[in-house]
Amino acid sequence: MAATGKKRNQIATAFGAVLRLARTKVGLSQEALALACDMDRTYISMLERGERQPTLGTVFALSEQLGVTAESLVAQTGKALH
Amino acid sequence: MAATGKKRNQIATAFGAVLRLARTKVGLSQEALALACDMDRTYISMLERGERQPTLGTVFALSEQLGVTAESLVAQTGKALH
DNA sequence: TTGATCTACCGACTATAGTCGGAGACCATA
DNA sequence: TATGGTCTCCGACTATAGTCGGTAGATCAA
Repeated sequence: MAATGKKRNQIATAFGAVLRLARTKVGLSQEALALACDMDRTYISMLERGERQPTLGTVFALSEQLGVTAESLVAQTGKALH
Repeated sequence: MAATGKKRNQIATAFGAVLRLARTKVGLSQEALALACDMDRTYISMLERGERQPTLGTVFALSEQLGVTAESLVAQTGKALH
């Protein structure tokens, strides 16, 4: 297995928290963000609850609509890890 | 569809170039990097050729073995985009 | 109450990330 | 000639990202 189970969940939940913070900060609902990113509303919910791990393209798409850079989302996620 | 085809390929090929540069800079073969990251050798090849898009966990795993931060890989990828 | 908004959760999907074994090409050094 | 190292490409898989339609709980306001 590539990214082993445990660490993977850590990353997913860390990113979920970062995403939720960034989204609420900019005042978008999950559904509004999903619409803006051309994603499904349930998927945003899954991401924020750490049940899915985004691909790189998803991170870029989200960051664009949230008015932040992709690397800032990743940096915040990385900080939350250790 | 979430990340639509065209932009997706751009991101994948941009990341591939960044990955290859970072890997050769640190003097690892694709196979050695794959082994260190617990991934498949063919998958590293696919990533570098832009045929696959990594998940966030994969970016973190790769960056760790390459001795760089995940956000630096993402930042370089983002720069190569526009 | 009723209605609107937001979110969590649910199957059951479809698309793609990621694995695995092998084949072939190129380039060194011997 | 080879033998080793590196990489590309190939099916054919398995695991998971991401979609879709619906239900339900909570909150707030009319």
